[in-house]
Amino acid sequence: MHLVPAAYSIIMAYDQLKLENQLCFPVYAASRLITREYQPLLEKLDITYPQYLVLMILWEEGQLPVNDIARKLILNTNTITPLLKRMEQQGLLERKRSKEDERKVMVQLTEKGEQLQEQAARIPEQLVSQLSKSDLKAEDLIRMKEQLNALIGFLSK
Amino acid sequence: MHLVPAAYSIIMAYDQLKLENQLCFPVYAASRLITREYQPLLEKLDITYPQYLVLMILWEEGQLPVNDIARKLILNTNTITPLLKRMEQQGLLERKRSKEDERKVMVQLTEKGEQLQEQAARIPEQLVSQLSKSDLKAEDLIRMKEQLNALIGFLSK
DNA sequence: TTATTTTTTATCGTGTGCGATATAATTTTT
DNA sequence: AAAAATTATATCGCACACGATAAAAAATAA
Repeated sequence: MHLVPAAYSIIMAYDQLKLENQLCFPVYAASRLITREYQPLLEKLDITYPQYLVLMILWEEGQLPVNDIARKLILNTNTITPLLKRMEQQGLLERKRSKEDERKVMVQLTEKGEQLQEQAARIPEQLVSQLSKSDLKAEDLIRMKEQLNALIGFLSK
Repeated sequence: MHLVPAAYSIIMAYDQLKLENQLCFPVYAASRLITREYQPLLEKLDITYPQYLVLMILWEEGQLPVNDIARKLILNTNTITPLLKRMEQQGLLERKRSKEDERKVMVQLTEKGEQLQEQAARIPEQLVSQLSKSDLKAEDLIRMKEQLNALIGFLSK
């Protein structure tokens, strides 16, 4: 005898097709809303959110091939390539083929790209201070971050 | 006397510019990975993830104006309009101007759109069964959903 | 050494996502 | 009722995001 009869199971299946019952939609919506929250801050630096992510990596790591940047952001290279080209146009970075391995294109910040770090330094805390106005507690957000990272670890292999 | 001297505060500010210290990147990355996880299941129905979200709303609510769909998905109408047009091209739904208020465009599923619900009914549980292979516990995911919804509530006004 | 496979990047096409703007219909104000 | 403001949708342009594919270089196998 089943604990979950077939008919009940089908009802449950249809019930899960309601938007409110899904985990995935909140992640999707939150992602867009967070990007939107960053935008006025990033606009002052004339960059977008994905470009800001690239900059964060380069500020931390220095010179890096395209592939490594894509892997760190869990993005495909066909997303990164035009993004990096736009950033090169803006004079934020340079792309050069590696001498050691000619398949690799090394990406390196220009002086202008380096200097943006100073202006960007206050962005994270501005976002944190925004969030502190909500009911969400810091420890909840930290736990959420860890769980999301666990989820990412599971889904990205 | 400050508990957090200025110099220390600046160091903290730069430290937060590391990718690993951010909450926002995990949300952004998880969103894309979840969409990627849906894709092979949705491909069989020949729809994308945002289109699936529209269908879920219409399955639940029936006829609805464009604006209400956009609001439920927290998307702008200029994103929804071409999306709905593509779905109309595929014969999943119909768009008709309302007689009562000619500004409104009512969206309604076709027979084909309605029938997709049956095929889609098993999608959520397939994703849940995928996730159950991870270390993440169901109660953690439920708490995460609630916290994300709280975050969305805060950011979407 | 030659052939095969893998790695790395780039190109192309489709589908979002959104700011800025336009247009028509409705509601509110005067 | 006429003017002004608001609402609902659409159009346009730009920037991702990714699957499919191509091309060149490097690593590996035969």
